[in-house]
Amino acid sequence: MEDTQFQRICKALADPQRFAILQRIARESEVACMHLVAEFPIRPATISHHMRELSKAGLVEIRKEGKCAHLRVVRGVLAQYQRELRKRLSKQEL
Amino acid sequence: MEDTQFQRICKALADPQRFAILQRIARESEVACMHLVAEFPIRPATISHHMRELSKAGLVEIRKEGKCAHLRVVRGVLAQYQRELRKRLSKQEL
DNA sequence: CCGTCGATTCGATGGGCATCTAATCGTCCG
DNA sequence: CGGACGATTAGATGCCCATCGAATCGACGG
Repeated sequence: MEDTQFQRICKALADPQRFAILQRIARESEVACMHLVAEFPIRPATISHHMRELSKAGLVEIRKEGKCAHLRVVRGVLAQYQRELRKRLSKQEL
Repeated sequence: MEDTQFQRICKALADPQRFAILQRIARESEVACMHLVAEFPIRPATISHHMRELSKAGLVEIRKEGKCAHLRVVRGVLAQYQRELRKRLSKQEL
């Protein structure tokens, strides 16, 4: 895995509020952005910011449908991250 | 896993320099602190700071031997973190 | 008991980032 | 077309934290 993507994922997971949002998205196969805005005590602008970070990290995909945006967790990237973490912190790494 | 510890781990992994140090420690069963100071372009004060964060997160243990400190990765906590990550980001989480 | 050395602590500083408001964009509906 | 609504962007602000230098601590060797 690319070093920059790995770091983006680490940072994306590091903010509690952003992680909570990710966790919320992960509970269903898809979540509408407006639901997040309704459920979290955070302004739309900030939600949008977090979505961009999660998207840049590859952790979520954004599907636009008319006015609405729908978020979806990319489970493959999540699995890749965990593999990379194990790899980098294993004893036999060169 | 405690929520605070989970967040501490996430944050501890998020800083690239600190992760590099953790990765370095993970390569051997134990690393002397002065080795880290020698190998990384970072002042002792900053290394000490990172060690405190990694320690608070439970990711490393510090063994003092005379003047020297020896760092060791706590692999169990690492495994716990990965399990927790999977659990929190799985679809069937309540 | 003093000097040295590894490590820690303290206080200051600078940069990054989460958050906000306001403005803008894009889409839908009348 | 024009208003409404969801989303994004831009710019400002305040906080957290990585980093540093200097001071201190603790252990060891003369």
